Amino acid sequence: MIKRGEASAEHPTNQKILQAAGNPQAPEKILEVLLASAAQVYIEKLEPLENLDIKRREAIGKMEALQAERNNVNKEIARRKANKEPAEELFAGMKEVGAQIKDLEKTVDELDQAVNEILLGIPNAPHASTPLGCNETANVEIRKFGQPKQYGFAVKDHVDLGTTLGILDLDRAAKLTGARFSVLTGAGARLERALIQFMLDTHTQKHGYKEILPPFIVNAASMRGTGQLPKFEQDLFKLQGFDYYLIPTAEVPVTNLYAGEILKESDLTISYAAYTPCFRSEAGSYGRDTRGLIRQHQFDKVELVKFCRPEESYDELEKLLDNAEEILRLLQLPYRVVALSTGDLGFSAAKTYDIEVWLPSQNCYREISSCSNFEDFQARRAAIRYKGSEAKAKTAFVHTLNGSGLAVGRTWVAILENYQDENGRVCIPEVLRPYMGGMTHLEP
RNA sequence: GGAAAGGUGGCCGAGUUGGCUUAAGGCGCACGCUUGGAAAGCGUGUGUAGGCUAACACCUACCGCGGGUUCGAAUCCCGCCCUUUCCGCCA
Repeated sequence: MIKRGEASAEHPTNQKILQAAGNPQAPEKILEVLLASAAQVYIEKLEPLENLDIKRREAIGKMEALQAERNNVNKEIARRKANKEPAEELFAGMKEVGAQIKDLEKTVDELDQAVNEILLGIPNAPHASTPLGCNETANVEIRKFGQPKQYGFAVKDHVDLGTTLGILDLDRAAKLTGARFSVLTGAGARLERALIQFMLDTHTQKHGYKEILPPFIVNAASMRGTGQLPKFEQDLFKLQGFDYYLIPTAEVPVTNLYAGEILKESDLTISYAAYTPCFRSEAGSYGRDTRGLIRQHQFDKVELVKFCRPEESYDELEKLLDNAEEILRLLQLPYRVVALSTGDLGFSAAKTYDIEVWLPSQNCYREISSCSNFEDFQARRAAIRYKGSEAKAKTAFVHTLNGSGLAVGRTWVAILENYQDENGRVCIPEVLRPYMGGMTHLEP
């Protein structure tokens, strides 16, 4: 555990960490930031946690001693009553004992809550293979697929292409609802549907996932289980008058499928592929990606979710990542894979790879999938465990993983932009044509 | 939305005049015996969480969830949730 005095790059232990990490970019600076935040976590969360836990154990010890006493007296009362002997003298002090137990129960309950509140606010610990860094600039590119095409003309973005083709209507979407919503029409709507079906078919038939269609609305307990609550309530749409939320990703209902359950070890690894719409308030992203379909309040996504044994989770992460990449390879869209650094990692993840697809109009790669291993972080919150069939088998937490396979809206964007020609026509990727009734091009 | 019935351990299923049930019995499962091998049979074991332990042991809590009555609640009272059936409404 990191103590206050150790939060500096000069500390010998930290020097070792630096060497091991092998990060060439101003290691002292990075370490300073990392250690400062680690020390802050320690002072604000872990130290109080320790004290609360000591108090909690004390209270539990006292409470259980009194409960044991009460049980013994009650047994004696029962025995005397059965033998028709008087027992009233034993009632005397027991009312007081009962009251004390009730008080201690309340104390324990309060301490439990205080401990939980702290625990729920502590992010997951990054895996050793996650690159060290303060932010996204420390992310590491793992590999690239395909070559961005050279276009001999001025490329259009998907908004221009879609509007001209008559398959995208953002103005009317704004009328219907507001900013960051869209209407797809004709071949545009069909392309969205084709992509969903193509992705689900590939993952279920080729990659062995089981298809699942969950609710698009979940309760607060489910949101806590996967880590969206309590910290990220402002990112969610909540239903007025209910303790219900619109899901921001299928990860929430699908991972919580087994909340509070103990799975058979022989059933692992369990792999699901789910299509759902996703709803995000995008609070705090005002002004970012305001044009087009890149950042919407509602978008379609096919999500991959796995439950597995702890020792297999990093192998499963690589497989899941490859399964997601396969969609882009089949669509022949150029992409790269990036390992997120500790500074860019989400709250719940121990390791995350982003897949970024090439967007000609922006002349850069943009995130189209995020594949993460949460280790037992979500499993602990949602109480998802497994157990072998042997008599003395121990129950343990599963590891959970998920990744987009893929974000459908952004895939739609990538196809329009990467497959456009000089005349504003869009060639439909070979693998999608069966889903598009044999159509080969989108044209005005 | 209205009415009725019900929610007990992996499953089935006892237990409702409160106290030898901190959960009978059965099925399933695991291990062992038996067998050439299997089945049957017999025996043993078989929940979760927490506390205390070096460990075994032991202790505490949990009979949908929460609260109440009581010396004591699976059992009585109140509220909520869920399931099933019927009615209404509805895609």
